[in-house]
Amino acid sequence: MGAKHAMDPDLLDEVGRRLLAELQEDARQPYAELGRKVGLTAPAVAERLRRMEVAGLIQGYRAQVNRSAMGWKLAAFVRIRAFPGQDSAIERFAADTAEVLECHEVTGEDSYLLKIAAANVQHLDRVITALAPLGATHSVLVLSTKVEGKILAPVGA
Amino acid sequence: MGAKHAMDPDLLDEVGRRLLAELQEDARQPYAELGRKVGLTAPAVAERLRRMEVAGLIQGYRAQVNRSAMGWKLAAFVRIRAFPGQDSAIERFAADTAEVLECHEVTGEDSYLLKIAAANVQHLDRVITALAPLGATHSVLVLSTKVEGKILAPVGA
DNA sequence: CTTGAAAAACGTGATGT
DNA sequence: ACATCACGTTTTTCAAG
Repeated sequence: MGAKHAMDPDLLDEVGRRLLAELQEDARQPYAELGRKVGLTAPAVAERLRRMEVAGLIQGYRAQVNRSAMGWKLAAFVRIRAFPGQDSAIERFAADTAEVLECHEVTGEDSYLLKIAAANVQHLDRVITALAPLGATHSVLVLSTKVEGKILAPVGA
Repeated sequence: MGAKHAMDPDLLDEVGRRLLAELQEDARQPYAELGRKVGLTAPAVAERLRRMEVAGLIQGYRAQVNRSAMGWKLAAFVRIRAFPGQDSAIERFAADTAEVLECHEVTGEDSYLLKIAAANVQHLDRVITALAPLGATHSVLVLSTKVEGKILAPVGA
């Protein structure tokens, strides 16, 4: 429980932080180019990344896909106040439903906050309707996204 | 305006969809292995990916970094009802502040919904306090994240 | 548009500092 | 913990189907 991974602080020195920033911008750069940017050779970069992966600092390398181009034209946030005993049903729904992009348990009057994608308004309505039996929902549609996928810097950098 | 990219529908056939799914799970797989999974040779895979990139379907390849391991122990959602004339100030704040991970313009009484990361409660309080002059805020803390980074399937797949 | 083969570039392991 | 070198693999390019 708690601290799962050995937290080697040396991994987050100046070199480590610049590597993480570079990898968030482009995860497919050759090790040699990463090394050129941070002042290491390619094998040294590879070993640092390997250590960052086992430490759980790097969780994976993912392609970023354009939601709109794939047909998910709408995004929405739904907060839901679970009806008694429906919490686990909501979590299962979130895990099993392709339209649910994120599900967070939150403080306050609502139990969960869900980020949802849909092809159109009818589609979105279907998802929200499916949620209705599980709790009281409040939905807002995303009109435009101003910031998303920002590069994560180490705290206090 | 609107449709920026030539939307070649052939890119989202069965093979294209499986490639996108694979790349979302691991963006650093060799082309040959991707090809083995979808039934293409390595150069054919490379060519399809190149087309998907210029079509804007693939926006980039990003390392997924563990926020908690980097010191961002807390996450929160803040919805804010902008004071008159403060909308652009909020958007600038969101763009320039490292703690703001996402910023969406939304429907309803609130103007924006922000996803925020912080090292601790004091840190979070500083960010929310900085937002206070720009609008009326409602904040909820994330207690646990049940779903995040789900693989995006094509609509109706 | 896809395939197959060649050349160039890359990743990985061993060795030494 | 990093640099250097060597080897196997991968990416890339190009000619051809």
